[in-house]
Amino acid sequence: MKMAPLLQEFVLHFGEMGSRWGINRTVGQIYAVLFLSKTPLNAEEITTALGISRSNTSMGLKELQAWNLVRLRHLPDDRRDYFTTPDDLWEIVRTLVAERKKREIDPTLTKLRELEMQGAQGDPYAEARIAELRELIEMMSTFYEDMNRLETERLVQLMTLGAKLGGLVEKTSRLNPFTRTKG
Amino acid sequence: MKMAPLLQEFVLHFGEMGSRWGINRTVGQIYAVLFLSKTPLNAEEITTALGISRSNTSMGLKELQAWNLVRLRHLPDDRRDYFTTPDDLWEIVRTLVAERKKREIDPTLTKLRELEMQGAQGDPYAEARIAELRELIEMMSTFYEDMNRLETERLVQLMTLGAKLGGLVEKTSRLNPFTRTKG
DNA sequence: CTGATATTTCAGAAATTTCTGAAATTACTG
DNA sequence: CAGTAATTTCAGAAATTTCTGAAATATCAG
Repeated sequence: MKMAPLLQEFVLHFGEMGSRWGINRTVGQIYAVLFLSKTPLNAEEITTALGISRSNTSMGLKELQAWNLVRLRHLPDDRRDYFTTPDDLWEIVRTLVAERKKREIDPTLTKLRELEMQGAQGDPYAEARIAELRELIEMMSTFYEDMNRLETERLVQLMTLGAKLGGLVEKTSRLNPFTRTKG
Repeated sequence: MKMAPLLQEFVLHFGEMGSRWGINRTVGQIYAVLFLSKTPLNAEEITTALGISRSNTSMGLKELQAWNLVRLRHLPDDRRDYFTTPDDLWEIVRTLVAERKKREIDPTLTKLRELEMQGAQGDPYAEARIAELRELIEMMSTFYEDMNRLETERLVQLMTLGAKLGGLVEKTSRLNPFTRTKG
C-alpha cells in the first residue's frame, strides 16, 4: 500500500472496523481510500493503492454500490469507471442509516408481523413479547422516517438542541392536547 | 430444536439475522430463546432447545454477557446459572445502542483524533475530510449522550412527536438567542 | 477431603467467508 | 467485423470464524 503514513493508518483502521460495520476488510479499505481522495479513482488505482487483486476490487466496488455508498462517474475521453464518495457527510450518514435499517430492521419487522398473523400457539408470554417488540420497532421506524424527511439543516439544529429537547417535550405535551403520551 | 413452530421460526430468524447484527447465528438464537421465555433458563435447557453443544452454549452466553444483553440469575436450591433478558424492551434498546456505539463508533473517534494530532502530511483534502468526519461523529455522540440521559417516558414522547419536531426547532431557534445553528 | 455437578477452556474439525487468477463478458474503436 | 481495453464472473485456494468433544477448572455437599 503506497500512501502517506497518515492516510494509510486511516485506511487500515477502516479495514479493521469493516467487520463490525457489516462489510469486510477490503470493502472498508476501498471506501476509506475513496473517502480521502479529492479526485475520483478507478478500479486500477484502488487495486494498486491497496495491493489487492483486481477482481477483489471489482467485487468490493460492487458491494459498495449495493450499499449506495459510492458514486460512479465518468471522465471525458476515458472509458474506465471512476468512483467517489459524496462530498456531503450528512448524505453519507443518511445512506448508512437507511441501508442498515433496510438490512437489519426491516426483515425482522416483516417477520414479526408474519408471526403475529399466525396467531397464538399456546404461549401467551412469547406472543406478547413478539407483539411488544413489533410495536417498538414500528415506533422507531416511524420516527426514523419523520427525521429522514427533515432537511439536514433542521436535523442539525435538533441535534444541537440535544438535552434541551427533554424540556421542550414536556412543555409541548402540556400545551398541545393532541400530543399522545405512552401508558 | 423442540419448540412450538411459531417460536422456532422466531428463533431461526434471529439466528439468520445474527451476522447482520454483529453476533453469530448461535448467539442470536440463544438470545431469541431467552427473549421468548417467561422463566429464566439454564445452559442445559438452552443447549437442548437449540440442539447445539454445551460448550457452544457456554461461549454464546459469555458473549451475550459481554454485550450486557442477558442477566444472570440464581434460583433457590439450584446452583446452576439461569439467564434472562430484561422485561423492559427499552432497556434492551438502550443497551444495544450503547454497546454498538462502544464497538462501532468510539474506536473510530479515538483514531480520528489521533490522526488529527499527527497533523498535516501533505494532503490538505484528506486532512479536512478527517476533521470533518471527526466533528460529525462528535456531534452525534453528544446528541446520543443527551438522549440517553432522558427517562424513557420523555424519549417516547419525543419520538411520538416525530415530524412535529421539525417545526418546534424552527420556533425555538427564533425564540432562543442562545441556540446555536450550523454554518 | 471425596465425590458429584456445573461451567469454562481450548485444540482441532467443520463451516463459512474472503480472495485470487484465469476465463468470460461487455463495450468501445477503427 | 476484428481488436483492444475494462470489467465481471467464478471455481478453487486461503483465511477466518464457529463449533465440538474432551479435558481442566470451579463449586458445592456431605
